Amino acid sequence: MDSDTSRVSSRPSSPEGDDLFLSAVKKSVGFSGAVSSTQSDSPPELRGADMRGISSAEEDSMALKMLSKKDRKLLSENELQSMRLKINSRERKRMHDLNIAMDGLREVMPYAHGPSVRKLSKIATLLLARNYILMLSNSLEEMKRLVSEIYGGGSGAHHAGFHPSSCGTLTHAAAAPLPGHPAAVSHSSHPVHHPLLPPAVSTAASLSGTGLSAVRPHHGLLKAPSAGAGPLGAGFQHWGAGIPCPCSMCQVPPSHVPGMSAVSMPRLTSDSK
DNA sequence: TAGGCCATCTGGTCCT
DNA sequence: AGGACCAGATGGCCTA
Repeated sequence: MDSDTSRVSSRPSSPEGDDLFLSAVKKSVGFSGAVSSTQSDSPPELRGADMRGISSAEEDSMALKMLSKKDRKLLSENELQSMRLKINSRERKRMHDLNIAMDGLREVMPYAHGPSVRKLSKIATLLLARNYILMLSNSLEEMKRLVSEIYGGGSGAHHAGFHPSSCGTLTHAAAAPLPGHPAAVSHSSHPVHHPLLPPAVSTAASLSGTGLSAVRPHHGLLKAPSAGAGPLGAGFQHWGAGIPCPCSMCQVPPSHVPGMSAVSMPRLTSDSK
């Protein structure tokens, strides 16, 4: 479920109940643990301000400001508290659902899974998913193009060696690489590369300039990088054994699709705290 | 120990 | 009015 809990065992995977209970206990008993000690006895609305180093006198005035006269009349402290708990609970649930969706996304990513492999971070998951989609789109386009070349126009040449499911016969084994295909440029040796990050993106040069270098799986995304075959682990050695290579992965994204850059993902560059 | 990643709380905004 | 969504702040855990 919440895979984060596998890494951080102290965090309950479903804190709905426990955390609510703990929160209530903290408030009623006066919890003075890791959380700011004043949080326990301050109205929920004050905690944010308190955490930012505002005095108790200012807290009071701020609390009065924050609540309209109507609110102050209608809502008792307990009601405000329970409302806060309710809102917090909803927010937790929302974030948990988001994490579940993120885990679902990780599951379908062609990335090395397993206990010895560190889980992809959220940002890495999103970036890889994006490039995975681009790669699949490219594959589809290439497949369409090849099919049209073979069965459509041209000299009607019979392509006896065409096996749609086989990448090798499709392009790699071709005597002359298709124009524009990476094989025509530098694909002969088939270097281990990131199947999800287009070459233009996966290069250190293009990433480091955008502040995305930390996203590259090279950067310690694996618990045991040396254990895998290549910098990306076993799952990334050219799609692993037995998995045909969809050649389009070697291609750069279509020109109309903006590459990973500070422009396409502006917030990523400012992610660092 | 610093930095990365994350969960949680919180207040604000928008939508139904 | 209530809920969803978002972003900032904070603190905990983990790793290099």
